[in-house]
Amino acid sequence: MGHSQADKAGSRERILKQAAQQIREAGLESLSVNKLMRSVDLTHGGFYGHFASRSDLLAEALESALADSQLKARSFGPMVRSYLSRSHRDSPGTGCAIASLAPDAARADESVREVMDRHVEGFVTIVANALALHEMADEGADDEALVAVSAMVGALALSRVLTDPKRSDAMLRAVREHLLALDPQAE
Amino acid sequence: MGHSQADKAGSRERILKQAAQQIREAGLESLSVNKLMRSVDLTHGGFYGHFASRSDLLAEALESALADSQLKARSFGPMVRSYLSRSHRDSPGTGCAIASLAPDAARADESVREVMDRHVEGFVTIVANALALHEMADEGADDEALVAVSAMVGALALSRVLTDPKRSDAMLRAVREHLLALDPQAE
DNA sequence: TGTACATCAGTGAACGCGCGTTCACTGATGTAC
DNA sequence: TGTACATCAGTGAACGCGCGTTCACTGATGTAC
Repeated sequence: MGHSQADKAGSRERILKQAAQQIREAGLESLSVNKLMRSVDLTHGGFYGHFASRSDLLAEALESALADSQLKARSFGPMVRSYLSRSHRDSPGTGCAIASLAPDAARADESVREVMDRHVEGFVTIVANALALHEMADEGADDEALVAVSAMVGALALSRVLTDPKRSDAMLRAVREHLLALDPQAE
Repeated sequence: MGHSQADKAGSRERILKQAAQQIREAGLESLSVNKLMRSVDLTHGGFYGHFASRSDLLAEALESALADSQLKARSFGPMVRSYLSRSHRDSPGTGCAIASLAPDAARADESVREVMDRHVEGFVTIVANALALHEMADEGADDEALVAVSAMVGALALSRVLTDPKRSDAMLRAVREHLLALDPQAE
């Protein structure tokens, strides 16, 4: 097996990406160092060559999850449509970590919470910019962004709870339409 | 100590209420049977005289948490104001279990998810009724209720993540004002 | 009302298990000559 | 280019711990006479 220094960076990356997916699918608490290492074909002992502790890994994995689920800067309409889509709802492991992990982060330790805090603010800024591109004063754009982000995160999380596919779809559709109506320039 | 049959019902109730609070504060995964029993001044072995398993307790505790955080049927304005208040944000242990546990429930087993599903629908119905009291057709009321519930749940969860008190307050205020504007009859 | 006895709520030791973490080790990598 | 050696990525046994669950038990409750 690989023991080169180049391999090491690769291993770290694979561990981190797997962790980023697993926490979004199963929650922060459910992540097990043993299972995680097994899932990237390594033994558990090697973990501590890459991370100082499980707790450190969690903060880094959350950062990674939030970074790669960050929506590309886009205009408001496409952003809302893609966020509140069935495909996003059905793939939490690669989707927005705010929607899957906000409550987990709120009750986690300081370092994890700081990461989530920063990315929530980042998301609000992106949405505010998309809205400010046309029409609004900055102040109004921030308030509207807070509303849009709340509704998007809430709707996605709740759509994953609803068992009846029709109701789950209705949740996404109702919020999508409501938010699109906020932005007069939405196509 | 009490060994009467009357005491038993009381013990069960105390265990359940404690569990309902603990899961809202620390998440479903974090609940430990040992710690829970210790927190109600009983020994861990006695747990199985009241519940078949930890998993069974979780479903019952979630039901209990959702039931006692159920907002009284009220008109829309006061409901929104109390839901999106600082005091609600600052006491998750006695607050809405949807906001603290929706993602946890989405990845939990069938029985837990069913409980959450049912109460989300219940919440939507209550809000739809509050909105339908004045003005709207039922269809429109349901869609507006889906929007209001998403935004309330999302805003409460996110306000608990934001570290800066001003930003956390701004989150609550922006969504509160947006939702109150939806209902022309709000005082 | 008082005694004898069955019930059963709650106790606490014991179980097997998986956890996070440590550490002496192996053997491929990659450098020095 | 070929050999000798240091490095260090990854291995896997071992640690102490808390978990969910079981079970033989204790002793207060409450019933029968």
